[in-house]
Amino acid sequence: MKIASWNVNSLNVRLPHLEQWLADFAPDVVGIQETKLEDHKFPDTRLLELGYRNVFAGQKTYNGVALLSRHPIEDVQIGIPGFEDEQKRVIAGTVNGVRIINLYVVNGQDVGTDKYEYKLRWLAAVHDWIADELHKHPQLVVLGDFNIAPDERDVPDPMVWNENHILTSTAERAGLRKILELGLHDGFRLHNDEGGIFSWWDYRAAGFRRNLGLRIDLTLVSDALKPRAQASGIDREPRTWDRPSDHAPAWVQLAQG
DNA sequence: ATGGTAGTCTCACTA
Repeated sequence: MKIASWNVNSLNVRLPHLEQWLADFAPDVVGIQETKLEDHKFPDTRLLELGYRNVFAGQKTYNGVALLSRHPIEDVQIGIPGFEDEQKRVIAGTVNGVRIINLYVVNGQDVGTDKYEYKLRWLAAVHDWIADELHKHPQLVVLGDFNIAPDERDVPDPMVWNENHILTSTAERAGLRKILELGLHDGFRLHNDEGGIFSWWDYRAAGFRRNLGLRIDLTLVSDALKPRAQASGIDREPRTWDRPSDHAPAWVQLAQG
């Protein structure tokens, strides 16, 4: 089962790319972030025509998440239970017995801002919820745009992307580490050791051409699923297309359970 | 330290 995460940065603009990529890559499940679409504008019938069941939680202009699947999606959850949040950043469902949590983690703007404080509170809340989910569903994948680069291999220059910088700060990485310590593994790092493999490149300053990016889109697999994780990677191809998203899809493949 | 680009019921905000 191929499971992927892709921040499309407006599904309205990127639907042709998504359609092309679904045809090329044939994922079983995709977690989408930054749809930027209200629910009544979500292209649900078009995606069904392409063979993808879908569930979604959106809003105007910002945020918005969805799950697409070739197989039935059960027990759908929108948002973090008990955490009041107007921003649509979380959707979860169960596919073929695997619980899949799709996250659009808060960006945080800059260290020390209100948005940064919101990011840290949000990470603490999602941590506590994932702990509960892991007890109910040992076979768990947590994927999404984490807006955190796990370590120095995941940035072009650790002197710039340091412990005081947004997306790499000590508190953000500690928040991610606490989530991993619940019993999750960075799927990409199960099969790839090298640095300089990124999933996001800033539109500005020719980031993609110069490979000045970050690896912030992650697919985490639980202890119970780790033996089934047989391959993983980042598909740079859609980032080369005309008018691309600034993110590329990150994926992990599970052997039949 | 700044600025660069892209998306959105924009002339500002988020990323």
